[in-house]
Amino acid sequence: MLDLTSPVYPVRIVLRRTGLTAELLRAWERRYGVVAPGRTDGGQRLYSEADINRLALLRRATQYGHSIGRIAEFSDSELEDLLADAPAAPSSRSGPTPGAPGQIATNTRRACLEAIQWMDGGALDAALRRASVALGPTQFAEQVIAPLVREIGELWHAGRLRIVQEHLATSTIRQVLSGILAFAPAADEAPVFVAATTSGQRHELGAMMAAAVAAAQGWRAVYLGPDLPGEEIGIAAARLHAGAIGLSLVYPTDDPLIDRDLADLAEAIGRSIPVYVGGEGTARRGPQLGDLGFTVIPSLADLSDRLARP
Amino acid sequence: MLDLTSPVYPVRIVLRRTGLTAELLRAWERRYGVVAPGRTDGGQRLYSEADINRLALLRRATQYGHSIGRIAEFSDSELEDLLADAPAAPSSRSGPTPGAPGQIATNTRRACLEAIQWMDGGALDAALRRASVALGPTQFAEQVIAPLVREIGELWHAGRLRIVQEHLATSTIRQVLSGILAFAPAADEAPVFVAATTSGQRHELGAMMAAAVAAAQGWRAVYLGPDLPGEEIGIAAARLHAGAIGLSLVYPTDDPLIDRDLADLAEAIGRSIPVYVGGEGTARRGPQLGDLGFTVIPSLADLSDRLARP
DNA sequence: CGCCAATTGTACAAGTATTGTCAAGCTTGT
DNA sequence: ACAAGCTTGACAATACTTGTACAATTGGCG
Repeated sequence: MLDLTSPVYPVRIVLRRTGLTAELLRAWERRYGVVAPGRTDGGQRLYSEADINRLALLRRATQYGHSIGRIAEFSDSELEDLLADAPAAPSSRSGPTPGAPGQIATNTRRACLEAIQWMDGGALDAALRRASVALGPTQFAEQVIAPLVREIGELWHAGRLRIVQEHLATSTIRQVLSGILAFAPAADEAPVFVAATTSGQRHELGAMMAAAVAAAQGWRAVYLGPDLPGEEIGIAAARLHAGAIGLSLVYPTDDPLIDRDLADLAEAIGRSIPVYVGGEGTARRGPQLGDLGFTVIPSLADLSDRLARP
Repeated sequence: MLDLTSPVYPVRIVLRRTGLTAELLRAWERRYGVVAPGRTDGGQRLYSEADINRLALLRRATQYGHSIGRIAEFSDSELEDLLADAPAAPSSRSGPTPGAPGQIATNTRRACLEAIQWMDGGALDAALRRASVALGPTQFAEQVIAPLVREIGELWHAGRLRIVQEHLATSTIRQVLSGILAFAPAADEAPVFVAATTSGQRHELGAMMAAAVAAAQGWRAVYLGPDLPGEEIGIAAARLHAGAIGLSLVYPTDDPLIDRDLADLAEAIGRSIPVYVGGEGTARRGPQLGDLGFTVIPSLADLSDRLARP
């Protein structure tokens, strides 16, 4: 039985699941000792599940704007607190991944924000579609959509965006994600990934991104929609013989409906189907979700990686 | 443990979240001591959640017209009081025509209802797309989507459809309509058609159909999204130099917000832009809408016809 | 009304701190 | 053998800091 602290993952897995580069990961270890991986006899690093989780948290925090030097020594729960107030995702100075993709993502986000200012839905749509083709669904979701959604939220909170602008942006992003889902091949024998949002959760972009990532990994992604009771999600998953379920928790984070729904869902499927939960709303719910047998997804790259495995 | 007063945020995050510039923030600190951030070992500023909150309040207050020198020493609650006075930041029944098209529409609807029963999002999507190509956007919206939405509503009220099924259907239909909008040519010189839904109106399919119909007539259709205040719609229409506005009223039909929003919109645009209103919610509002200078659209075909004229 | 002075947002320069990335040379795993 | 990994020691790009300056408003005040 492998527990969360057994060192079993080689670097390349860590890189895929966290989105870090090899150089940066080693620099972090060397300079700040963010994790202390085990070693093979030959001296190569071996990471544990807990290490990966911590690194993903750190990366999200740095991409949000925290400086690595400051937060390197924070405990996992402190990092979660840090991310609980602050949404998930990049908007940092040098792009997430080096070179071209990061550049494309950064430029796209800038172009998108400009289009939103001008309420130019067409330009926004075009910019997003271009980027989605250039980057592929997973990178597109993680490096463009997620950060963009966060930036929009911040501008909106700062009072620098009108209601229409926010709505137009949301609608257009939803359109583009729909397009990606519709465009996905979907072989008949492919396992089914069911994505949805629980009661009261009206932010659907997270669930749609999860569906897009699943589709990119060859799953038949079915996006059920937002604001669904847990039991209903369970029924649909059972009827569709789903191989996995993706949920997104964003806001409100303290709604008691959430607990109810999660419990209902757990009961309806009885641990027979893996459930992945992502979004800012997961920050303070780690233990509860673990008890239900659900898996918390710290980043879309992590989800992508988990869905890629047999 | 992280609380509201632990200094953890570097400046860049503060700037993003407050909308201040670095120079201005430092000037405020230097000149008025609005906040007293902590420092890293290297001397860089570190702000707390409470600091950010206070700065955001100050910035909003200054934008509202208060001078920073006067309010710099106000407590947070005094600032909130100050801002309390300030304004807050921010279908159809025309049956299918006989003949081939009607046949296609009927068959499509039957296939769709079956796919919905089986929660087969893929089949539903495929059937709708096929029909949309075969019939063209206008006929598709009028003969397939509109009646289908009505039938779904009826089944749902009769308790013969699960919540998931209804949601899946709605999401999928929305996807297909998005696809049509995205696919539309949209010449740059084409007049702009703005579609939206007023406050409290969460059924967006009507507005999306209107946008699709407009796109089919060569307009540049911009779908703003659901649940928007009338004033915001007016602002967007003005900014986009819209040639026409389409609204959809479905449910709830007696919400007083509707009257308010319609009046706001009318005032914002001052009869300079024709406004078309459709949906079941228009049934009891004919006179009111007429007074405002709005046009009631009894069917999508009617809208299509009106948009074709000029 | 007209003028002076205070207020306030912005800009630039020069130096420090932080941090992502690279290169060279060597080792490990398959 | 060859791709992937390791370590050490840089380097360069940003980000941030302090201090000073400047132009545009604003607010008295005669």
